[in-house]
Formats: sequence, C-alpha cells, structure tokens
Amino acid sequence: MPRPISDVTEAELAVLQVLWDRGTATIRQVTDIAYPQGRASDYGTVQKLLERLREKGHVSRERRDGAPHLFAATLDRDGLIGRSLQTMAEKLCDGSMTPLLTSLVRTERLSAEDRQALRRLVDELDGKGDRS
Amino acid sequence: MPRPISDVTEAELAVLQVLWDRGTATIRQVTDIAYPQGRASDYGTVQKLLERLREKGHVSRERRDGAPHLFAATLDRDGLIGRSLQTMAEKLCDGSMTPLLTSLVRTERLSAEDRQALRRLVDELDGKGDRS
DNA sequence: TTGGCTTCGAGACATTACGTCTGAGGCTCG
DNA sequence: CGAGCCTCAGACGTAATGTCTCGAAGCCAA
Repeated sequence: MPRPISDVTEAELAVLQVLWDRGTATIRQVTDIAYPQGRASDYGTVQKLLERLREKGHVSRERRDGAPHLFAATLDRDGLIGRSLQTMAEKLCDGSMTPLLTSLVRTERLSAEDRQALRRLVDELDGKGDRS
Repeated sequence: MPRPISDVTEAELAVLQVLWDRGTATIRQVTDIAYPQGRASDYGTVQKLLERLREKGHVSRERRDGAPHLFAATLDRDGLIGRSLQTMAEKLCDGSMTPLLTSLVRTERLSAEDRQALRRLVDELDGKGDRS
C-alpha cells in the first residue's frame, strides 16, 4: 500500500506563504501573487489548494456576503516549522528532538550574535522552572 | 507538473535503519528484519528499494563472488538529519537554519543536562574562531 | 548430470498524491 | 437581460511509491 504524505505540499506551501505575507486574502489575490503567469485555470487551482488546506485545518475561511470569501492561515510559519520538526524527530530519532538540535548547532554557521541569542534563550528556560 | 519528493521514502528509510543497525547486510538479511511477515515477494521489494537508494547515492554495494552482495549505508543517520534540516530550511526559512534552531530550543522540553550540553556546545563554537 | 535452491537484474503493476483543469450553477452589477 | 465574477464539485494526467513477477544465472547435493 503506497502512500506518500507530506501534510503540506509544495503548491500548498506557496499558497500559505501568500497568506502569511498578507494576513488574509481572497482566492483572486492569492492567485495573482502565486501564479503571476495568469493562466485561466489558475484560479481553480488555488481554490482547490485552499480547500485541501482547509480540510487539513491549516486555513480558515470567512464568508462575507456580497464579497468573495476571505481566507487566513490558522497555521503560521513557526507552527509549520514545529510540526515538521516533530514529524522528523519521530521518523528519524525515535521522537526525540535532541539529535536535531545537536545537528543544527553543529552545522549552522552561527555568528557571535546568534550564539549570544541562543545562550539567552537557554538561560531563559533555566529560569522558568521545569528544572528537571 | 506534479512531483512530490522526499529523497528518502518511508520504506527506504526502514531499509536504511537496518543498515544503520547492522553496518552491512545482504538483501536477505534486510528482508528478514524489515519484513518479518515473510511474504514471498518481500525479497524483490527490498531489492528494489536498495537499488533506488543506490541510485540516490545513499547506499553502496560490495560484490563478492560466491556470496550475495553486501550492502552498506553511505549516508548515516546524522547525515540524513542534516540533509533533511537543510531541505526544510530552504523550503520554509529562505535557507536559514536559525528559525529551526529557535523553534527547537523553544519546543523541546530540555532537561537541565540538555541545557548544559547545549551551553557547552555553544561555548565550543565560541572557541573555534569564526567569531563574526 | 539433474533438480532445487538462491540470487540478480529488470520490468510490470495498482494505488495514491498532486497539480491542474473543467463545468454547472449562483450572484452582482451594469 | 447579459457579462463577469464567484463557488462547489468533480474529473483528469502525470508521477511517486510500494509491491510483485519473470527470466537468467550460479551453487550444491543427490
């Protein structure tokens, strides 16, 4: 039983990016931005993508009478990042995110400021109880 | 143009895990571990998966005469993790890994030891030049 | 040698995901 | 009324993925 999954696909992500940028948008607006070539069928494509994103719970829709539906992302960029990292941890690290963290710190060329920020973040966590 | 990608698929990952655990293995050995149900066709399945992994350059094969081919992973777990993080950064963060890092530190319930280890890692980086 | 086993290589196959496209119907506005 | 949007729903082609099968070849034991 073959079944590739990815929660948010390539084209869906392009749509999400527009919503992230603009906050809210109509299908027409998303289409104009995400498909500048302006094919006739692009509108329908975007509509389908928004529909699927809505089924997944990542996008909400506001009905307005006399005006086109207004769409907004319910999953923001950070949310998607967290979600993806979680999935990745489950697949590759038995659920633990620590290996990902280690890999990132090792790989990333962190500037001095980055390192400072990171240290501050950790200190912050130290403060907030959870001192296990 | 539809084209979902993932570099390493679900089934391929299962095969890789076996190679990571055992170091090297024959098709038969991988099959026995990854497909305990023991269908007749599983051998062929594993063979195909190994072939595809080899095309992607993630697995190497050693010919031995008189004995079945011996397979080994050329991409280890950390390598795959780094690779995946990289892909993710490109898709979601314009190539920068910093947002991933921040998200991880925020999300992960880091124990005191984890935090210590992380601090040490950062200090280590501070030492090694690259003090931009 | 024959028969049976395993391996190897290659390809066929069914199912699904994904992106795209189309048509029917409804509404508004001129 | 007609034109032009919008919405809903579904169909479609292509590709990916996992599975399955086949023919050829090698090895070993009887």
